Amino acid sequence: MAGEVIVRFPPSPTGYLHIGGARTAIFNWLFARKHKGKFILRIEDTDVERSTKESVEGILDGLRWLGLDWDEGPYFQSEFHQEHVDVAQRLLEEGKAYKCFCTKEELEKKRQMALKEKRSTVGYDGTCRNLTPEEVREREAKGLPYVIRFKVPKRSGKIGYDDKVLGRIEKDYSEIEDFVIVRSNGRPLYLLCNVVDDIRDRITHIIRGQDHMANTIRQILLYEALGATPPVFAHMPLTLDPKKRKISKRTHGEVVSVQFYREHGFLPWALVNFLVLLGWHTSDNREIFSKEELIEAFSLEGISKANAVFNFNPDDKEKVKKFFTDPKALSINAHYLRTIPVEELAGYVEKELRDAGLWDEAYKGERRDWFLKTIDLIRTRFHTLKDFIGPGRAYFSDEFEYDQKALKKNIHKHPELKELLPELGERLDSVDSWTLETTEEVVRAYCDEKGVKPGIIINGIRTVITGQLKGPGIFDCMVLIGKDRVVRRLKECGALYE
RNA sequence: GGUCCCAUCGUCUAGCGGUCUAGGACGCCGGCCUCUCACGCCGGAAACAGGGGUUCGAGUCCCCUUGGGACCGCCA
Repeated sequence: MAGEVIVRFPPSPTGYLHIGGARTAIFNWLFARKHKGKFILRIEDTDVERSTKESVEGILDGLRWLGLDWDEGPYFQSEFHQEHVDVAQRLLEEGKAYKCFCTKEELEKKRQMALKEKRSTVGYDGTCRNLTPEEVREREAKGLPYVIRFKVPKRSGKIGYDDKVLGRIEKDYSEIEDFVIVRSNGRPLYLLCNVVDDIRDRITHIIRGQDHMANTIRQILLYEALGATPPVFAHMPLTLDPKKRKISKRTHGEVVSVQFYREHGFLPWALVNFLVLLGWHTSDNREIFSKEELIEAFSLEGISKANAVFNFNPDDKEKVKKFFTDPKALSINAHYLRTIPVEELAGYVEKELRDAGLWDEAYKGERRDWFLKTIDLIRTRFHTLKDFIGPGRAYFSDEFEYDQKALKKNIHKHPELKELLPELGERLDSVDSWTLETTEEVVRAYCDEKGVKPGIIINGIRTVITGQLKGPGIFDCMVLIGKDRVVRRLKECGALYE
C-alpha cells in the first residue's frame, strides 16, 4: 500500500486553460514525476451545457505546450455516467442517501427565510430525510421529480482530515447539511462523480486549490459511505490579481490564459518555472530550475498557505507596455531566453520568423552558422521571442521599423550625419575582409579624419542599420548584418531625414 | 450574514524560540563598465498588521482585534 503515487488534473472544459489551472496541473505533474507515479488527465464534462469541444482542445493544447505530459487519459467523466448513476443507486439502497421531493422554489423560499432571520443554517433542513417508504411511494406515483441527497450521518463531534498544506481541518457533523448528489434529471453531480472517478482511478493524492476546501469534508463522507479510503489532500493557495481577487478568465481576460504567453513570446518552461514559484518554494529559496531540478526539488511541504498575487497591471496597459504581465515572469523568461543552448533557441526563433514571413531555409543550411551567431548575439537584451521579429527584425529583413526615439536622438539631432554616413558607407564598401577589426578600424579612422566623436557616428550607424536606439556592440552588428546590407543602408540614410 | 482558510519589503518569498540591527529574487534608485542599451558587478531605499499573553528570550507558540480571501448551486 506504500505503493504508487497517482494524481490527476481534472479541468472542466468551460474555457481555455488559464494560469490558475495550469499551476494546479504543474503541481500535480511535478508530484507524480517526483514520486515516479502517474499523472492522469480527466476532463470533467458533467455539465454538458457549459462544456465544449474547443475547450477540451484548448486545454490539451495548453498542457502540451507547457510540456506537462500525462500518463493516462484524457478520460471523460461523461463516459462513466452509468457508473455514477449505479453508485448513487447503491447509496440509496443502502440507506445512505434518500430521495428528496422538495422543489427548487420551496428551497429557495426557505433559504431566503433563513437568510432573513439570520439563522446560521441556510442549508437544507432535511424535510425529506424522514419520509416513510409509503410517503416516498406516494410521491413517486404522482410522478413528482426528485433529487437524491446524501444522508449525512447523525453523529456528534467532528470529522476531519490532515491537509498536507494546511494541517488538520475539521468540521462539526451538525454543520454539514444533506447535500444533493443526483439532479432531478437523473444526472449525478460533480461532488459524487469526482469521488467515484477518483476511487476508480485509485487516486492517492488530491492536489487542488483552496477553493475546493468546502467540498472536501463532504467528499470524505462519500468515501466513507462507499467503503473507500480517502486520498491525501493538499489544498494549494489561490492566485489572486493585484486587487486580491481570484483570477478568472471571465474578469481578467487574455492575460491569464496560458495561450496568451505563447502568443507573447514566452518559452514554455519559463512560464512553468514562474508559475511554480507562485505558492511554492524550496528552503534555500532557489528560483531557477531545469525540469530535472524542479522535479527533484518539488515537495508538498514547500507549498505556501497564503494566497499569491499574480502581479500584472490590469490598469497600466499601454503606459508600461514593457511590463505587459508580471515583471518576474518576464525576467524569468528573459533569463531562459539568454541561457538555453542556442540550438534549442533556434527552433523557437524559427517559428517566430516563419510566422512573420521572414524565414529563409538557408538558415537551416548554408547560413546556419550565421543564424546561430546572430540570435546568440541579439538575444542578450531580449525579453521574449517576439523581440526577434521586433527590435531584431533588421537582421533578417530589409523592411524594418525605425524607433522614433532613436531617429530623434541619433539621426535628426545630427544633420551632419546625412553626409557623413553615406560617405562612410563608401569607405566601408572598399573593405576587403569584413571583420570586427577591419570595420572598427575604418570607422574609427573616419571619425578621426572628420573630427567627429565616435559615439555620434557609432550611434548613427546603429540606428541606420538596425533601426534601434540600443543593441549589441556596433561592430558585432555590422559583421553579422553583413557588408552589403550595412553599406546599402548607410548610403541610403538620407531618406531618414525626409 | 454563516462556515472555513490566511497574514514578513510594492510583488514572489526565506525564516520552523536565541545565529534577525529579518535574508534572497523581481521591480525601483544610484554607481562602475561603455559606442548605445542590456548583461555583469558594486551600493541603496523597501516588510515582521495591531494588541494582549506564554517564555530568561517571539517574526517564530497561544488568544483577541483588524485586514484579505474562499465557499455557502439540482456549476465544476
